[in-house]
Amino acid sequence: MKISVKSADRALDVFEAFRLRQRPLSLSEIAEAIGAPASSCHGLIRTLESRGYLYETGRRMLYPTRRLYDVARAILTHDPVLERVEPELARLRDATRETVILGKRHDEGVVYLDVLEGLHTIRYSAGPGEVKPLHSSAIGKAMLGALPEDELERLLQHLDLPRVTENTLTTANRLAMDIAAGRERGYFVTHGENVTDVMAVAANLVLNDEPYGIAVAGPIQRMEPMLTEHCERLAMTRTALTEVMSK
Amino acid sequence: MKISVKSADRALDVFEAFRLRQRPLSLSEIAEAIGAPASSCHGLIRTLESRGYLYETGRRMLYPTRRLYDVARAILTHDPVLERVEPELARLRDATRETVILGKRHDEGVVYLDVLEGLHTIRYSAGPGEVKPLHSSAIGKAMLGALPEDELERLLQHLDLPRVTENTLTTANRLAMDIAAGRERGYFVTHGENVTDVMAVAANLVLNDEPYGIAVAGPIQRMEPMLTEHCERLAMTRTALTEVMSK
DNA sequence: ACATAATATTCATATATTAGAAAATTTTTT
DNA sequence: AAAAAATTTTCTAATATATGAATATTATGT
Repeated sequence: MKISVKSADRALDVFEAFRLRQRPLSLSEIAEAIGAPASSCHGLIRTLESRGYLYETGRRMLYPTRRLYDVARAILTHDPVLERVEPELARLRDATRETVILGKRHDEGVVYLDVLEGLHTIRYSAGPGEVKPLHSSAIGKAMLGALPEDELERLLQHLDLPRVTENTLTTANRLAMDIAAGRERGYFVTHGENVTDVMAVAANLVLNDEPYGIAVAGPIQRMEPMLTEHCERLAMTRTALTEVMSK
Repeated sequence: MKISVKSADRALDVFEAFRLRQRPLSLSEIAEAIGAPASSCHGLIRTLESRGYLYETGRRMLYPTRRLYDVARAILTHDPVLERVEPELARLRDATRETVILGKRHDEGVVYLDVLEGLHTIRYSAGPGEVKPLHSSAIGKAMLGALPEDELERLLQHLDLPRVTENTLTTANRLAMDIAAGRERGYFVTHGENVTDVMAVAANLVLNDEPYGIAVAGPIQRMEPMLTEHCERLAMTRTALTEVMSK
């Protein structure tokens, strides 16, 4: 299963390379960064350059222009979901002081659509666009829990359950029971199953007839004693969001 | 001369399509927007989706995630030139109330690196990444004026001088004289030569040993009476920038 | 200023992607 | 509820891109 258009992938790789290095790069540095031969990188970069996405900051040094930012910002401000949801998520983040995440199922994973990082120095940190496993992340479980029983069963039959940490639930049975328990109490938990020391609670909700998940995530030792409070807050946010989006 | 990697180009086209439409699009709508067959668009979109750059907002409706924005913002805030230059440009914009542009030569054109739009309702409007002709834009002339005499001559010999508007200078001779005049007085002007009714004044400057151009642009009728003032401001900005960047 | 090293560019060909046609799916209409 | 329309997905021949080797250019060290 190899769905990927190489050049498209690489174009994104180029920009991600600049995000990481945070400085102008030469052709060979870019080639190295995206793991492509210099000759291949050459054509790609000329394409980006001639479209005004890259410019030369110095002798053979390249850096992205503001263009990508402008495009991205215009797109962001018209996101049909985020613009209305984000203020509520910010409230949840401020109340819990932990990282708050909006996610959505995509195939056999969860895509983070928005991440509002917590207010502590030690916090769960992630970025939008990151993909997490269905079976070991809190939002993943929430998405599974939102499925009709038959669909869930069918999915669990063929879903890979790779061990991610010591705590990962790696059998369909244990996962099924965990999800059942989650449905019962209305929220889903990962207890160091995806990242050691990270605990997260998630709930599912429906926005524009589409299923989403929201989560509060942080270090276990800080999350555990606050579990009840955080879950209450999570429930409040869900209510508020359902309210907001129905208008 | 066809330097372009199609898929890379199209990946950018996809994001630009979303900027334009400002709403979720279906596969066929995207295909239509970027001018590609649906089948080709399919693979491309799956690539973007599986990398977390697109998500489904509803039944077969796609929209970019926040990821592109995050990448672009991180890149922007580390631009070696912009972060120091932009405050000065903002000052120039506020003083002239007209659109202020930072540009740089690339091949036989000028790339806009930053555009701070003027404060009037009627104003010169453009975006970063846009490419303008060397011979008919103010910054283009400024870049030409910064070249050593022999290089300029060589370039003028084979440079195309297409007519863009009624006022465009289309002979190497007239252009050469115009540039000579610009060098003399220290600033370069386009008088409706690239966009009818738009006048711009530009100066060149050196940042990190690289040539750049800055311009003030607006409607002729508003620019013309203010020419001297704007040029003075432009000169002040250049001095300030040279100052800022040398630190 | 010369030689050496590093980097960028071009080129021919092996390889991967594109695009059209057809099938499968979903949505709309009757 | 059935048929028609629209849309998405799959498939493969035709085509465009990626690659390594060779070349050209620029930078570095002596």
